[in-house]
Amino acid sequence: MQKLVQLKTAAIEKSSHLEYFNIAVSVDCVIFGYDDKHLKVLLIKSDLAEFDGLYSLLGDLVRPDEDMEDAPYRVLQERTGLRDVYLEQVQTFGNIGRHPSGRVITTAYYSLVNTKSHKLQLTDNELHWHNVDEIESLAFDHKLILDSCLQRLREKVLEHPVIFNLLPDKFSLRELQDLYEAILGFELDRRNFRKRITLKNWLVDLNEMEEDVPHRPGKLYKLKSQLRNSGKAIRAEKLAV
Amino acid sequence: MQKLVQLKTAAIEKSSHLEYFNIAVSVDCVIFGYDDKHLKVLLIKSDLAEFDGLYSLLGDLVRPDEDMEDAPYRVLQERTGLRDVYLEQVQTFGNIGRHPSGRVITTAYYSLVNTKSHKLQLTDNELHWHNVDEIESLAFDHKLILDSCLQRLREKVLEHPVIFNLLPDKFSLRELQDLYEAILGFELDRRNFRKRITLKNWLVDLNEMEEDVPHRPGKLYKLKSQLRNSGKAIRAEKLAV
DNA sequence: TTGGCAATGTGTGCTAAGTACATATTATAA
DNA sequence: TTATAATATGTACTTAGCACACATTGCCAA
Repeated sequence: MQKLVQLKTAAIEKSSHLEYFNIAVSVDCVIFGYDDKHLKVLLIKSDLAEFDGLYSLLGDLVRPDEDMEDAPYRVLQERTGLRDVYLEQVQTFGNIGRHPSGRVITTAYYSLVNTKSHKLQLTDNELHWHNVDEIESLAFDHKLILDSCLQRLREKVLEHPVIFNLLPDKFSLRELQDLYEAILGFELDRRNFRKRITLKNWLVDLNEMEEDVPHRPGKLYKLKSQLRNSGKAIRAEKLAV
Repeated sequence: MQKLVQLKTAAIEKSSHLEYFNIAVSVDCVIFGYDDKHLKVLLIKSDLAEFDGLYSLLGDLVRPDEDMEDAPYRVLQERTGLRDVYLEQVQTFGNIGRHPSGRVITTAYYSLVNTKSHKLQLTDNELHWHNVDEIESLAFDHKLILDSCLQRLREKVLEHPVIFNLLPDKFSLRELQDLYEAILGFELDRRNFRKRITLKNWLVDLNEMEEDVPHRPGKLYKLKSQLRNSGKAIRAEKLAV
């Protein structure tokens, strides 16, 4: 970055950014949800002719007056109405030809949201939840981005209590295990799963039982309050209207 | 990224990138080396008045005609002459005020190089190796970038055979342990260390002994050849002159 | 009302890895 | 020749992971 001083000065002197500011910067959000025992991702129909019929992730250009980390929060708020979300930066993609309209580098974030949240207002009817395990191709390099975010989520979820952002406040161990299986893509032994979760000491027994289930109800748990919001939208207040 | 089409078109129509292409894109390299039982990082003296006397990482703007992943390889080759290096993308930093001369987002990579390599030609005499554990502040947000890369390296090194990029081809277990300790920042038990390394099955016993050491010589090992270059500069050939 | 079913809930033993720790061996140097 | 400082190796304990079996509870249909 030593060269930037001269470069920037030169650019300004010419009153043109053409030479040194010709790469656009965007963020793309892999918004994960969970429903019906499937890991979901929120996608929008691409409006580019090149990608006719394909879906793409939600993203936007980073604004000149916002920190890059704020951009994905803004995208989420604009598209879903959600403010209090878990977000994690994963990787930046910057191949020359990755966007057909020009040079765009993009930073990928994944987000975990509760699809049942009453706040969730999908502002665009081209916006839909898709089963992650059924997605074969996406517009741009978004399949690659999705895969890298899913891989990161799989690594994260084993050691950190982030998965609870996908669940309602109260849940049974069976629901939690179903969610782990949906994310990891394989089945877990129920007894060993319960032992591992107990060992992590993440949960509080609510002394309540499931209701309206067609079988023996299970106990309900919640995440320990001091573990909530771990890594979560500290920046939410920045978006206050 | 749906909006980009319109935005880009508008920008082009106005024959000006001022509005939408006003963020510069750079890469910064945390180049790690190892010498004298210390983890080192290659720094250059900042030439900005704001950061008088401070050092900074090596970086450069991403060129319009190069993939972003190629930029850190180019920086390394230009500055050190090295081509065959281990590089890993870590994180992208994009706060508004992070660069005093203007809006620049930067993607951080760390690199592992053998400081003893005969190829290493430091092209600039303001370029020096610094002990990582003695660095208290750097120009820009580079201390933050250094810390995040060091943390990533510490996580990586426990499970993946990347550390050998910092060592000569032949090394003793003591040298390897010293290096682990320099990276991790704490001491390891020699017997347990040897057991863990043996268990990983990364090494080949060369049936050679250390020479010119002022004590009983240890056996020499090398990394198994099929583990060499793991994650390493596949792109090296792209830089061929 | 009763018995089968399907799910919840718990325990045990094996294996592998991690950790704390002790002693023998070898080359150097005084 | 002997002291020293490093290499080299082994053992017991603890912990986590994994395979696996049985008892309990509530629903529902006969």
